[in-house]
Amino acid sequence: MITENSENKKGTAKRKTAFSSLKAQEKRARQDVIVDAAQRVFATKPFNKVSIRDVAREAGISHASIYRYFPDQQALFVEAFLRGAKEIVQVLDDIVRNSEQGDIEKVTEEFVTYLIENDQYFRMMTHFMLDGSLSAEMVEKLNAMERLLFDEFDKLFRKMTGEGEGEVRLLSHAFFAALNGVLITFRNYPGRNREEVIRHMRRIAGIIANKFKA
Amino acid sequence: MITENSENKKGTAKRKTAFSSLKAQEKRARQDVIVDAAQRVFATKPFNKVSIRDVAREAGISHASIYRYFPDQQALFVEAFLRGAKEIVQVLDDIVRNSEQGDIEKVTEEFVTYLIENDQYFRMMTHFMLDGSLSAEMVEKLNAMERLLFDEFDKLFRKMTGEGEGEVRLLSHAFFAALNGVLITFRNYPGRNREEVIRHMRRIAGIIANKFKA
DNA sequence: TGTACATCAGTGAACGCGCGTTCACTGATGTAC
DNA sequence: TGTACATCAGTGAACGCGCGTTCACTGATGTAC
Repeated sequence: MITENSENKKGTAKRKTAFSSLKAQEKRARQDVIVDAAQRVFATKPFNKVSIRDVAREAGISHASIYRYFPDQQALFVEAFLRGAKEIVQVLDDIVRNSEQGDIEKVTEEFVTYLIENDQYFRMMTHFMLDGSLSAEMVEKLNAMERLLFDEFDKLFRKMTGEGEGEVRLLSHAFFAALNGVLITFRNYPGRNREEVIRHMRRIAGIIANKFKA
Repeated sequence: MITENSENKKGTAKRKTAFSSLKAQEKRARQDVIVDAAQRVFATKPFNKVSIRDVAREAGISHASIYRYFPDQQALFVEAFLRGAKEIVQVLDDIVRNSEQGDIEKVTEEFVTYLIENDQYFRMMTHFMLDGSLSAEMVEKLNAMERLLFDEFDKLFRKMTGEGEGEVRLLSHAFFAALNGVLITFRNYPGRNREEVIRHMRRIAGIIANKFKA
């Protein structure tokens, strides 16, 4: 609904502004629909095999329509990645904040479970980590997200040890990298069904968490 | 050179056999040249962006010629991967065999250094680990190689602890996965040159190795 | 020895495909008067 | 109120590209006689 401004002198112009702002809002809402569709597609196939046509099909629109909302493919994919990244950081932040002091094994289990169950975010992250042909801008965005993740692990390790910051940072690097490795290494574990793979990943991650307790 | 068999009765036929065997040898040698070229290309760009035409250009032949030696692209790529995998396992075996008893930090440093300096092998491995659309046959080949790598880490941990096999195997899983994660996570570390990235990876891997000493 | 033939590595051109992106058009909605 | 016009989301068709793969041909080498 259009809410009119009572102080309005140039009524038409003001209404126009409210109107355009509503239209801009609708546009953003439609962008969201497209990014949502993209996330769903990313959950089903490797990042580099997802096409504009795939996303359009999932969103139920023509592939040409995507270009009404995003200038090119990279802009859409970066948007999807950033949204996923924000969610990962937010989830980890909640987990760490709610954790018992120093219960790294609990934090690890919850974080690993989240990344397994929200596979598309992890796929995106590893895709960007491995892609050597990223623009400097993308590398910086990726790194900014990593720094936020490291910050969360810093919080956890400080809760645990109270050690100096430098040492904690390196621990965060090592621990996050190790968890990453578990999720990548056992992803295609053959001869095991999904539940068994998940159980194995959790178990191995738990072993690593235990090592980092000392 | 053709070495004639003195017991030869049907001289022509025998010579023919020697001749075909030489030709088969040449064919294999040419296959090797192509796989070598492929390895070099894999060292320069992500696995999934390498084309038959890239390999042909690197080998100095027409892209159509590849098909005289390999039935299709997958056969060539799998061949390249298996060769790289064998080399990784062999190198790790040498390192573990020559290591002081239980010097996990030394083993880690040498192994990580090798994987950084022979980047293409690591790229191939992670590509196959992340690719969800592998044939069952390829998944099994990948897993067979992983098992050989785990075997090497088993040897190392047994040297260190003398513990029972089950426990050692899980340690191998955890440790290998963690090293993998380090190599992936810091690959595109921004604002740092190659030497700094390598130093950082070695340092983080060292921290993890240290955690696994206890 | 020379000559006709077989083999086969190597190739440039072409095929069919899926991709990212652009274009010209339609049709719905709102505006001006 | 009706009518001419503007805006713009949405679209199917098309473009140009690189890809894996195939095809028809060439030319070098060896064989048969």
